[in-house]
Amino acid sequence: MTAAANQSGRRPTASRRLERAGIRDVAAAAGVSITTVSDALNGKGRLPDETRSRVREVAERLGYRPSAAARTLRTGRSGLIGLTVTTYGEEPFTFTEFAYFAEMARAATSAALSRGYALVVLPASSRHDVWSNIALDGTVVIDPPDQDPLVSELYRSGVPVVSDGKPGNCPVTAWVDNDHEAAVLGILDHLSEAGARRIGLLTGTSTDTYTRLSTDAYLGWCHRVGQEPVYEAYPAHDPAAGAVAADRLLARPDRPDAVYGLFDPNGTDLLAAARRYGLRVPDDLLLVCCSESDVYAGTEPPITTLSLKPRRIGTTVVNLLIDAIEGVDSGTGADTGRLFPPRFRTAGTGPPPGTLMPTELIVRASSERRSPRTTVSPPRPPGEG
Amino acid sequence: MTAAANQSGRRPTASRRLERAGIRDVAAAAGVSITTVSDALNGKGRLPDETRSRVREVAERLGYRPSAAARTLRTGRSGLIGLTVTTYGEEPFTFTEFAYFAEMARAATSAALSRGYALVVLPASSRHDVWSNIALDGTVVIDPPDQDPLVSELYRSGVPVVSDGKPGNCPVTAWVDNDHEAAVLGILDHLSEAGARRIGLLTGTSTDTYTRLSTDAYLGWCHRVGQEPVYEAYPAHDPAAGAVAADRLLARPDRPDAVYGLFDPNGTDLLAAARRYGLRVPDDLLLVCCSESDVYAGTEPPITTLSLKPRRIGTTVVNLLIDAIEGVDSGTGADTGRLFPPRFRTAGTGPPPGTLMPTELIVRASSERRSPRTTVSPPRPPGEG
DNA sequence: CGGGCACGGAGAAACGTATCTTCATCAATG
DNA sequence: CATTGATGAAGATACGTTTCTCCGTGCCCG
Repeated sequence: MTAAANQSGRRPTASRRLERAGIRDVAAAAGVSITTVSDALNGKGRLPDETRSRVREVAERLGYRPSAAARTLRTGRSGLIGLTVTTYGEEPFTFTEFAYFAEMARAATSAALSRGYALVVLPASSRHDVWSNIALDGTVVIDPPDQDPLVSELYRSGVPVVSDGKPGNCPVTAWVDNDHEAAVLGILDHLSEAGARRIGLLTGTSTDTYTRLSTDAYLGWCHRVGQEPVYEAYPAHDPAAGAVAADRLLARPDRPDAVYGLFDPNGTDLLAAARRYGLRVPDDLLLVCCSESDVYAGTEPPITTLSLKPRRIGTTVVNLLIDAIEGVDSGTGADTGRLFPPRFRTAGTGPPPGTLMPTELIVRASSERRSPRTTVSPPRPPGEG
Repeated sequence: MTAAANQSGRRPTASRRLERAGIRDVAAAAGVSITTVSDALNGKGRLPDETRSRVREVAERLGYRPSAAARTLRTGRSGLIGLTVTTYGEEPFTFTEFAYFAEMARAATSAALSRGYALVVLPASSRHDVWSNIALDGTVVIDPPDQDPLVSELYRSGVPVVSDGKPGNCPVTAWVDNDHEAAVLGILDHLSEAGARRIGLLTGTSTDTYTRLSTDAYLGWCHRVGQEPVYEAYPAHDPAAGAVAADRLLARPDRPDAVYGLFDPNGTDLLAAARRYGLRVPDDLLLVCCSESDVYAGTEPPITTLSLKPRRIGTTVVNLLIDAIEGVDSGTGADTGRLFPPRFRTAGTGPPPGTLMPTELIVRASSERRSPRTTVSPPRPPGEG
C-alpha cells in the first residue's frame, strides 16, 4: 500500500508542514485508492458499508475537507448563485434602502441555502473582474433594464438567468413578477369605492417594468373611467425628490382627493405634505402606497399599503433558478447533452416561462372613509374578527 | 504551431460544439503558447506590448472568460469572503430583522466589492455541506458566541476570521467592536443630567458580548452611583417577548423614570407601554434605545437613539479581513511562507488585535426634559440655528 | 465445465489555469 | 572570439477532485 501511496501521490518536497490533508492523504492512511475514498465520501460507487465507514472515519480523523475549488473545476458546479441588483447612480447599491429588496434578498438567501446553494450579492455595476472571478451556477436579476448587456452576456455564456420583474428585452431562462396591472386596478377600484373622485398617482421616471406597468395600468384606468390623469413622476432612487414630488402633487390646482404612491417612502412623504396643506387623512385625502414596511401600521393614521410579497417572490425566483441549474425541465427533455445534466436549453422555443404572483392589499384607516375614529381599540363589528 | 496546439491541447472528442473558449483556444488562435496568453492577460511575464495587445484582442474576439474555478484551484484564492451570522432558533436567519445587520451587511458588501472581493452570506447553522462546498478566502463573523466551534474550525483551517463584536473565547485574526461600555455610561450620564433619578434597563437574556458588556456597564454604574438596578431581560430574537418585557418594566412597583433599551424595537414597545400606563414621554419617562432605524425621528415624541454606526463597522471589518488575506501584516513578517503571500500567521503571539469604535448618541425629544413642547415648528432660539 | 455476473476496487484521464524552468536568439562587452 | 545578459516565448507540472474504464475474483447456472 505504500507503493500505491507513492505512485498516486508523489510528493516532491519532503513533507509540507502544516498543509491541509487532501484526498490522497486519506487514501494513503486508509490503505485504499483515491477512487475509493471519493466514492465512500460521496455515497457513490459500489462499496461495502464497512469500507465506507472506515474511510469516513479516517477522513474525519485527519480533518479532511474536500477542496471546493477542485470539485467545482471538476464537476462544473460551484453551488453559488448570484443576486444581481441594478444600481442607480454612484452609490454602491441602494439595495436595503427599500424594504422590498431586503426582504426579497433574505428570502432568496434562505431558499438558496435550504437547497444547498449559497447566494452572493453582485451589483451589476461591479468591476468586471469581480464578475469573472466567480464561478456562478446561475443568477437572479432584479428588475433588469431593457437590453441589459450583463444579462445578455450571462445568457450567452449558458448561465441560467431568472429575473424578478418581467424582463423587457433581455433573454432570460424564466421570470417572476407580480401582477402589477391587477394590483393597480384593484387599488383604484378600492379608492373609488371609498369615495374618491379624482385619484392621483405618484410614480417614477425610470423605465423599469414595475414603474411602466403600474403607470400604464393607471393611465388605462383613467381613460376607461373618464378621469383626467393626475400624476407626478420623480427619480425613484432619490428620497429627497420623492418628498418634493409628493408636495407638488398636492399643490396642483387639480388636486386629487386620493393618491396612490408607487414607492415605499411615498406614504410618509404624502402624509407630511397633506399636513402641510391642512388636509386630513382620510377625510380630505385617501392614501395608499406600495410598501413592505410595517411602520405604516403605526402612523397617524395608519396607511393602507400594497405588499408585493417579496418573500414569496424571492423564494420562487431562487427555486426556479435552481430547477434550471439542476435540469429540472418542465418542457421537452429530448436531446439534452450527455456530459452533464442539462445546464440550460439554449435552443428554447417561444418566450421564456413567466409567473405572475398576486399582491396583497393591506387596508388601513388611510383609505377608508367609513372608519369613524382612530382611537385606541375601537369596537370592532363582530363580522370582522 | 498546429503541432504545438495539438500537443498542449489534445481534444479526444472531435469538436465540442458550443463549449466556452478556454485559454488553449486563445493560444491556438493567436499562434502563441498558453503561457504567453496567461501572461498577456494577467499583465505578468516579459512580453512586448504588441504581443500583449494581440493576445488580448484574440481573447476578446473569442469571448474568452477565464475559469474562476481553475484559477481558484491554482492560486488558492477565490475572491470570496463569508459573512457569518449566528442564528437564533429555527428561522433561517433573523438578519435584516434588525437594521443593524442590514446596514452592516450592506457596508460590508460594498467594501468587499470595492476591493475586488464578493461577499456571501452564510448562517452559522447552515447545512455543513454548504460550508465546505465553498472556497472562502476569509470570513467575517458577527457576534460569535463563546467557544463557537465553527469559528474554531475555520481558524484551524488557516482561514482568516475577523469578528464584529469582541469574541469571547474564539481565536480570531482580528476583531472590531463598539465601545459598548462607554456608550452605556454616556447614556446613563445623559439621562441623569436630564433629571432621571432611577434608570431602568431593557436587556437580553443571551450571552453575546453586546448584551453582556452593556448590562455589566449598567450594573457597574448603578453600583457606583448607588442606585438599585431595575431591569428586565428577554430573549432578544423574540419580538413579542420584547413588548411584554417593556410592559413588565413599567409595571414594576419600583418603576423607573428613565429607560434605556438595548434593542431596536424597544423604543416603540416602551412608548406603547408608557401610553398604556398613562406616562408622558419625556415628562414622566425618559426614553433612549439602541437603534439604527430612522423611524424614531418620526415617532411622537421622537426618541433618542444610540447608533452603533454599522456601516463603519462593516467597512472596517471587511478591510481588516482583506488585509489579513492579502498578507498586509502590521507585525513582524520575518519567516513567512514562500509559496504565497502569507495567508495568516498561525503562531501569533498575544491576543488578536482589536479595534474599539465610538458610537453616536442621537439626542431627540424623548430624553430632554427641557424641550417645552412638541408642536410643529416651534420658535427656535437664534443661538441654535 | 465454461461463460457470465455481481462485487470490490484500482488506474488514469480530465477539469483550466498559473507559474517555475528552460531554451533559443541576439546584441553588447570583455 | 567567447561570455554574459536581456529578451521573448515555449514546456511541463501541479492544484485536488470526480468519474470513466477496466480488472481480478468468486460464484452461480446452464
